[in-house]
Amino acid sequence: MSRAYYVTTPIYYISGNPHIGHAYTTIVADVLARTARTIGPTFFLTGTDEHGQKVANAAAAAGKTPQAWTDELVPHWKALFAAYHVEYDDFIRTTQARHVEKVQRVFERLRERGDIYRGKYEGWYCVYDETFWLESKLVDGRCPTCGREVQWISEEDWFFRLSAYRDRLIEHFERRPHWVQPRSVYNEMMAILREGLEDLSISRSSLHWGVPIPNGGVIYVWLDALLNYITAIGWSEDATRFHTYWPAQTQLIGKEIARFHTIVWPAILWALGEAAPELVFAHGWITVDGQKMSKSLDNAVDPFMLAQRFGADAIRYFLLREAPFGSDFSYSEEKIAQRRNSDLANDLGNLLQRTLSMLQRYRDGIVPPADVSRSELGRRFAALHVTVRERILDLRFREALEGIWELVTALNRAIDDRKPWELHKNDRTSELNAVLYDLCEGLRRLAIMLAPCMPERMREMWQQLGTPGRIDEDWSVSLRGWGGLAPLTQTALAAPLFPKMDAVAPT
RNA sequence: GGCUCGGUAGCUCAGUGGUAGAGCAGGGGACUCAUAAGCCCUUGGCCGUAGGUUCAAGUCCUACCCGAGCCA
Repeated sequence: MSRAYYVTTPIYYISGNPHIGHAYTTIVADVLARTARTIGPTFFLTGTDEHGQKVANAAAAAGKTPQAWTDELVPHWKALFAAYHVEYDDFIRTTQARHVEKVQRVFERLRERGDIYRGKYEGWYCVYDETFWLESKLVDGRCPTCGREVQWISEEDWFFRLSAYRDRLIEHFERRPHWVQPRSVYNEMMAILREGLEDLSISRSSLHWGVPIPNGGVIYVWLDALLNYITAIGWSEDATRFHTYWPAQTQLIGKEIARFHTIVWPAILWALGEAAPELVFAHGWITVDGQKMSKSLDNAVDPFMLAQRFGADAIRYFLLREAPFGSDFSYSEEKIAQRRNSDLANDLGNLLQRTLSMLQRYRDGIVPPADVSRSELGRRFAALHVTVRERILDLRFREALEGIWELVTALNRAIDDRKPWELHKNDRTSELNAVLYDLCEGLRRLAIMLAPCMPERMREMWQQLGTPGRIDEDWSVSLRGWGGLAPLTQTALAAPLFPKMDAVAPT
């Protein structure tokens, strides 16, 4: 079996409700996966991170066992992804047996190889961030990142010889300057490597909610969590399957977890004799009107409400079109409404509407035959999908959509230039057929190319166009040459794809 | 304290040492198939500030200001 495209999101730490940032990462992964599936075998993994003291504490506060607590929360996350039309291939939970037993196996392998050793850990620990801190890092005796109280921990733990991998990591970074993106994150990780690495405590002897270690204690939640990327695809169990997918093509993360994913993670993989992922991409944060979302500010937006109000596909489009991938992005409902109206309602939705309306009026809604070899639009746009696909898989979503919009604009312009209403009035049949065909073929291609981004709305568009076959089949078949749309296809004009919305007042 | 990234049109952002760009918003026009949509034309810039290198700097160098972040 040939190598497949493997894309992952972080597994989401179950504490509290999901917000739009979680949806963002997962939507991006979904777009990559849907695009990759038009080429070949693809695997898209997401899931939840369910161990750790924070979860144990939250469960205790609710008077429940941790397992019962997480069992209740997981459906919220699945519902969020469903609401945004995300189609993952697998959803892993770190409490599942398939994960737990392999994490234990990892621990055994590391011990056999001498990559871990027993040592004493003394220091401060932030339960909220599940992170160890040096005394010097604390701010007024509190966690420097979340400002919460830290606990003094003194216990016998297992340590991973992370420091032993420093030279190899530096070499890896130098040889593959694009493996961590964006550049700013790469630079910061390099700075950490140059300063030197300390060994990493990978167990917690005083905690019970986690993957158990034979002689007591549990695996540190971060090691446990990272391993999901390989436990889900059959590491140590099905070598053929595992090597079909690993190393992953693209691992999406938020920038706050870059150190674990680009320094600790490759070292662990090497210790296991496996390869580092091809690309780790750290995207920025979604902020609300420039402010980071947080509970204390009470500005966390309910992502379910957003999907309901603007449409999940419009939110997907908005995020991909407007957010610079890799930088923070300040979003507002005003911007969403504006983008939805101008691009989706005015440009695209109206294009479908006016085309099908003329086709209905002049040709009973039936796609006429035409000589596609003479199509100006065909010459210009028949190979657009090649560029689009390249840009998407290169995570340049904005550029991909801008490229697609050149076709949208060209089709709208073609109507104004060629004036079908005049052609009809003057009985210029072949010219009228030619322009109507061009428009329908152009729309068909738009539906296909935009389907990874807006799967639900494009399926609706596909139906209105009356095209048989699958919208998501191999692009090299469905988009080969201008003229894939069969003449005599019966179209069905229906309600507007993206009804125009009232403007949202600036906040 | 050290380091990284960013600062370009009202907004969101491209920009490879060689004439400052796109989309949206704003202004004007012609049209009627359409969701008052689309199409054409157009206003709008101390490229954060000050120096430097260069025939030539948004781009390279130095310092500083502002914003975000990483590390100690």
